Amino acid sequence: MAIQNQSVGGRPQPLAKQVFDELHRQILTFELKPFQMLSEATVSDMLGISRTPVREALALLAAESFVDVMPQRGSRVAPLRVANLERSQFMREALEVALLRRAMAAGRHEELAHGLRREVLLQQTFAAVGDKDRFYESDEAFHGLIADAAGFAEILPEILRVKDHMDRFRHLMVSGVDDLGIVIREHGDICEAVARGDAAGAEALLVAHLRRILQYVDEARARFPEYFESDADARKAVR
Amino acid sequence: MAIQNQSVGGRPQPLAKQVFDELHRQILTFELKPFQMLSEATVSDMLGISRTPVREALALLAAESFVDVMPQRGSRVAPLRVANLERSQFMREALEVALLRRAMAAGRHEELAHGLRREVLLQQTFAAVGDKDRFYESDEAFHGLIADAAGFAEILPEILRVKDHMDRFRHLMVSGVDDLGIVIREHGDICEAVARGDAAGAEALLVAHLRRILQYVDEARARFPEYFESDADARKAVR
DNA sequence: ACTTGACGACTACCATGGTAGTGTGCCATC
DNA sequence: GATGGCACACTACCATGGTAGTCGTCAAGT
Repeated sequence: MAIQNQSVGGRPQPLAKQVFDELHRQILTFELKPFQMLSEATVSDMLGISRTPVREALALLAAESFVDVMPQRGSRVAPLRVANLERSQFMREALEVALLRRAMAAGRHEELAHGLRREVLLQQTFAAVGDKDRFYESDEAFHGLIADAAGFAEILPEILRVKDHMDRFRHLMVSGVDDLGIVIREHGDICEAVARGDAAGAEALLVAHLRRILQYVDEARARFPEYFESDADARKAVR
Repeated sequence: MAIQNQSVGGRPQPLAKQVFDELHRQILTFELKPFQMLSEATVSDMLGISRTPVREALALLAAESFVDVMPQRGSRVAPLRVANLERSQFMREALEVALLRRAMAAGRHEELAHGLRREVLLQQTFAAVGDKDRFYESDEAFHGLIADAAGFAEILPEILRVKDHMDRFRHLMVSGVDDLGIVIREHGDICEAVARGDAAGAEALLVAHLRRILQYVDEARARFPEYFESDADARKAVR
């Protein structure tokens, strides 16, 4: 896993942060599967480091509900919880809609539309060559442009944090949720509404765009029931 | 400080959580002042425990921007940052407005208005007898009722978390921000708008209510400049 | 057959020692 | 008197040992 001696900007990253980032990534991509045990000892053995930074990373992951820490019983990758997804979706929608309104009220919609269109063009290219990673980067940039236009770029990290639970869910459904053609069309429609200064229309399109993921919940539960929390699990997880 | 052997529901609380809660409380109430050093060693000595749970608590506080951890240099109570306050305010407003819209769209505004009125009556009583703690409890309940009516009670903890930075700021200005008469009147106005089904009006009143705190930023900076971050501090805090 | 309870193998939790990195003040040098 | 370098104090960071709590197993007892 190569956890040792990673550095950023010449300065070595603390191990705890490296472990957090790596576990976070693996949980979101299902390299670590829901319910998989993550005891301090096993993780620290895997990574070849001591238990202390692992423990710290697990505590931080637990604070974001990606890990369940069960005192004296063990820690595990948190199962998917529909409630988490709905909360994440609601918060993201509320925040992004508020940003869009503010951006439109600021009255620079041509400028915003210009930037958005540029990003959509990039997305078409990335989709054409099948570069999903860059596509998602551009997707985040698309939404980030709205935050910029609203004059609230500082909020972007918070939105990304909120978005994590949705991203994790998205990784389950490699097709469907990720139909790049649909995403591009939705982005394009939002662009047009923004360009013609149609605040209400843009907002409605954005909401529809963000809510689309919820349509896949039932299918995901049917295809991967073992990844979702059951009532029995909920009982066992209480402290 | 009495950190040992606290328990909840018969089960002893982990020390790390006790430390987190206690430091969190003291930071929000300014018992711990901005820029005050909080090295692992000094805190653990104060509390009579070892450094490990203290370290864990500091890491969690740092994740919420209440503590600045400066590698190899020390940790300190984070100064007040206007950017934090504005972000907190923006997020809270976006979330609560979205909840109110949803609640009003659900079409049970009489029921909601009834609950809100009841809470306002309690607030008048608590204000009359000067019980600020219960007043703030009721204030949180007031906003919680809106979340309930929107069918999204699960979001309440997130809102409270977001609210923390505003609460900390509020503790600076014991009068003014906390003019209970004004708060009660604003709550009452919101009630009335909700009662007559005036969604737009209620929303505008709610926004005004939530934004009022921003009016005190300049005054706070003038009265307590030593609590706010200066440019020099920002430079020193980078990692 | 079913319950009970002791034992052992785990666990998270906490204490403590050691290490490398950073800032500060003293002191020699200019 | 100003300045550069060096030792020291202090820090966050990590490793490791010990402890109490929880679960599963299996034998003894009913």
